[in-house]
This record gives sequence, C-alpha cells and structure tokens, in this order.
Amino acid sequence: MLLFNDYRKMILDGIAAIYSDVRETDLTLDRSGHGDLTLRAFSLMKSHSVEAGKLAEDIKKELLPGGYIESIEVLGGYINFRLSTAMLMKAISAELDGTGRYPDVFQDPERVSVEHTSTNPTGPIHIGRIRNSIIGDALAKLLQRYGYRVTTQYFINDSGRQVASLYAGYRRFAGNKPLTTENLLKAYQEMHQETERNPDAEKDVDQVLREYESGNPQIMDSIRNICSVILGSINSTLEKLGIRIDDYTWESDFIRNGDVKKVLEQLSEHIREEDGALYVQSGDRKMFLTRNDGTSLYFSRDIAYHLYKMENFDWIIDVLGENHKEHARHIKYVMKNLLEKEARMDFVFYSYVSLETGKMTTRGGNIVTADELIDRAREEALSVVKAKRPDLPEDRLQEIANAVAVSAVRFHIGKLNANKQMVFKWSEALSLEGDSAPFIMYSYARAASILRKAQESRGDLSSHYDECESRLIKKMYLYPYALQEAVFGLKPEVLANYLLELTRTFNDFYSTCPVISAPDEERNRRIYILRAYTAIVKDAGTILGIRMLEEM
RNA sequence: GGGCCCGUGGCCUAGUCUGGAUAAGGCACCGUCCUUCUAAGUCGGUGAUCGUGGGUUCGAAUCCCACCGGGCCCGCCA
Repeated sequence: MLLFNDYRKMILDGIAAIYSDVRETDLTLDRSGHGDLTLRAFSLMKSHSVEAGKLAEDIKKELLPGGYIESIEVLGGYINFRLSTAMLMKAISAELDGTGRYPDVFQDPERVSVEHTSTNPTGPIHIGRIRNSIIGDALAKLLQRYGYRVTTQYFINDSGRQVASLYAGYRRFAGNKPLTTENLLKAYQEMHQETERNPDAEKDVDQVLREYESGNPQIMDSIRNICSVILGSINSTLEKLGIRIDDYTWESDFIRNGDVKKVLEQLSEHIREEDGALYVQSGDRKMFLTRNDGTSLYFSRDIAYHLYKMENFDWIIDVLGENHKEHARHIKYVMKNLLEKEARMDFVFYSYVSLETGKMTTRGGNIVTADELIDRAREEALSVVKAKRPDLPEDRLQEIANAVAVSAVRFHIGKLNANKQMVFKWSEALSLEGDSAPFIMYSYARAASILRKAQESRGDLSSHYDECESRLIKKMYLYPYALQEAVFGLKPEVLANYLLELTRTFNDFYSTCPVISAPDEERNRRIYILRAYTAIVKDAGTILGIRMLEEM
C-alpha cells in the first residue's frame, strides 16, 4: 500500500514536472489543520515571479486528474492539499482485512542487537536505571515491528571493581547470612562505608579481582552465585514491566574463554604501556585495557563484547546512560580505526533521573526502586478502579489495576525525550489522567465497548465522511509514518507522542460521532473506523509496553 | 579549564534534525457536560517577550556566534 511519504513523493514529482526548482523541504505534512500536505510556495513565487494562485492553478491541472487528491487550495503563501479520506480509509481497512495488521509493509531481514539495562548486579534496579530498560525494550519492539530480527542483550558485569567490592563486603559483613538481594545490598553499602573510613579495605577488593581473574574456582562460583541472586530480582522487576532479555552475556566469560587476550593481541601494534598497565591512544585520551597487575578493565572486556556482537549482528544498538558517552565514542573509534571492523553501531543515551532531594546512588542508599514505584502505582490504580467500577469482582479489579500501573509507569518514563534530565516526582509518576497510559487505555476500552455492543456489519465503505471521522482516519493513516520517524531517529517517544495525538483525535470522534445509534450506512463505516483504531492502538501499545484492556 | 546534553505559560512536556500560517498538549486554577456508545472522559476560560544578547533570512522556538543557568564526562571505576 502507499504510505504518506509515497503520496508526498507523487505530489512533489507532479509539481516538479512543471516547476523543476521546487524544493523538497517545502512540501511537508501539514500540522496546522489547513490541509493534509502543504507546499510553502514562497520560493517558487519568487523564482517564477508569480502569485501563489497561478502556481496552484498549474498544479491543479497536473495533479487533480490523478484522483487521489480531493482539493488544492491557496491560503497566503501556502498551497494546501487534501487527500481523499475514502481512499485512505479503504487502504487501511484493505490492509487490515488482508494481513490482519496495519501497516504490513515493513520488512528488513537484518539482525539487530539491542543491548539495554546491563546494570551492575549490585542491587535492585532503581527508577533511574529502569529508564534504560524502558527505552531499550520499546526500541527493541519498535525495530521488531519494523521487520528487523531483533535480539535483546544484557551484559552482566561480574568482573569489575563494584562486583568485587560487593563480594568482599559480603564476605566481611554477611558471610553467614542468607543470600538475598537485601542482605547483599546492605553488605555492599557497608563495604562502601568501610572503604571510606579505612582505605586498606580496598586491598581486599584488589585481591578479589586478581583471584577472580586468575580463575580461582571458589571465588568464581561465589561471585556468579551472588550476581545470579541479584540478577534474579532485577529480572523479576523487568518481568513485571513486560520486559524480556533474550541473551545474557557474562563479562567474565570473555576473560575465561580468552577473548580479552585476543583483543590485546589484535590491538598489539597500537598498545602502549605505562607502569605495567596497557592502553591504546584514542584521540587525546589514553584508554586503559589492563591494570598494572594484569587484570582486565571494562574497556577491553567491552571491546571483546562488541567483537562478539559484530560476528552475530548487522546492526548493534546500545542503550547507555549519558555518563557512557565518552566510553562509547572510544569503543567506536577502536572498533573502526584500530581493529578495522565496520558495522553499523548506534548508541542511544539517556540523561539521569534524580529525586527532588538530589541524585540517587545505590551505594549511598538514597534510591527509589522500580519495584517500589510499581507497587505504589498499583495501589493508586486499585483505589481508582475500585471507586469507578464497584460492579467488578476483586480479581478483575486487581488485573485492571496491575495493567494500569505497569502501563502508567512505562509510559511516564518512556514518553520523555531521552536527552532530558528527569526529576522524579511521585505526584507525576502516579498520575492516571492527562497525558498518561490510562488516558490511552481508557479510550481504547471505550472503543472496544462500542464494538462489543454494535451489531456486526460488513457493508461497503461509503465515499462520504464527516469531519470527525475524516480527522481520525487521517491521523490513523499517519501511523506508519510515526513508526518510521521513531525507527529512523531511534526515538520511541515519537511513537508515544503520536499515540497521545491519536487518542485525543479519537476522543473528539467519540464525543461527536455516535456509532450504535447511527443509521445503517453511517454505523457501518464507523465500525470500520473503530476496528482500525483499536488495531492501531493495540499495536502501538504493544511496542511501548501499554497493555490495552477491553474494559476498565 | 575543555567536551557533550538540556533550558518553551506557576509546574511537566511536544515542536528543533528538514526555518514558514494565531507556538501544540498535560498538571494546577475557574467555569461546562453523565435519563445519549465507560466522566481515568468532553467543551470553554486564565496563563508563553520559546534562558539572554547578537547574527543570517522575505520569515527564527528551529540555523550560526557569544554569554548565563542546570546535568553528565574529562579514573590503571563502570
């Protein structure tokens, strides 16, 4: 089927046939409500010394016979084009009826790796880190929807200083306590305080690192064990949010299987030494690969990881906190310039989430965990749904509250531009109205409710559409465009904002276009519109982690 | 000190890539609409010199320069 951009291209070609100097960027999607597409005629008026009216007359002669344009009108220096609503609606429903989904045009066989979360297994995941997971998962599902073969990846740091410190802390402070995330976190925080008081404690950590790296089986087992416990709780949090990681890769595996050594060999001609520690020069930075005691550093392990990903994927995407920007730049430099590995590599960075009281640190203990946020959102949702739906049984209320809570949390964090710093506020995070997931879900539930009640009808789509129908159809027609924009920019929030716009447009339709009580012909086509609407909302919701409910 | 990101009504955001029509939403506040398909909704109202100052342009929230404010980075941490 033809997408919005295809029509844009057709119109552009038509104009170029008469006025070859038309600038591509002057024909855009119209957001002002004057048309569907608009041509800014200023430069053509100037270069041809004619009025916009004359341009429009010529363009009409060229384009109107094509049949897909309903009208071409001049307003000021703009020439506005309206596409035929009937044509767009027929295209959408043909696609839906034929393939079961709209759009069904994207297909890209490339294998894509999306690495996200990858948070150190030193404690529960907090609302800052969960931003990584939420962006990453939406991105993965978005690319998947676009047709890519996507695998999500988690790189588990079980061989760095933080984890060694966690282990040393556990041994020192909690050796005989049960192995739980809570006890481990406490020991980690105690160890942090201990090293602040007594720098000698750091030597413990150094010793652990050396033994771990040299393959001391007892320490290896213990650390794996500890990391697995914490990873288990991280995973259960992710699971609540509907996030699944396909591949877990342990950093230490690259040490054990010799890949880190291979990295050093492959880089040998670029490697320099300083006091026994090895580094490569990247721009004006020395990027250290090993410590002077021979133990590996994150940089070399991450190079090994990216080499591994390059062997298995065509496109590598990493979602990282903004503090990793330099690291990422140097990784890219080493891969491309020193190892001469060419692969499509993109990094998506997000800014930090802070609390009103300041920044969060796991070691400092001032964090809001993602579990806490989900729990409180669930309580909030439950009290709302209980008040609104006293007719529903308790277990159904719980289900609804859960779906609302999880969706609200994901949307609240996922709709924001990743570059923006975020100050977390409970009142905003727990809001279930306005620009929120429940706002979208509620509209979906209303549409679903009408579809349940309205009689099945399979009449032909008529050619006349009322304004409220037409606006919704045209917004729906932009769904593939929104998907594309989100994919090209690696910006799931673009889709989130589209979904809000679509919902507002639907609400307008809902309040002005009765369906069930409408005469046959009108009802038929409105049922078609509702089917398309629910399909699109569900589709987009799945990508963003919003769970649509048939009733709420 | 150097580099990257952010700055849009009282608060939170969209729009910035690719310059164009009265700057689009939400929260809060004031008012409206449940005997009509679910009021987690609708409609209307108050409220913005788009951080500041220059520049480019017929036209700047958007591009360029400088400055101010906030975040992140500049480890043999990750």
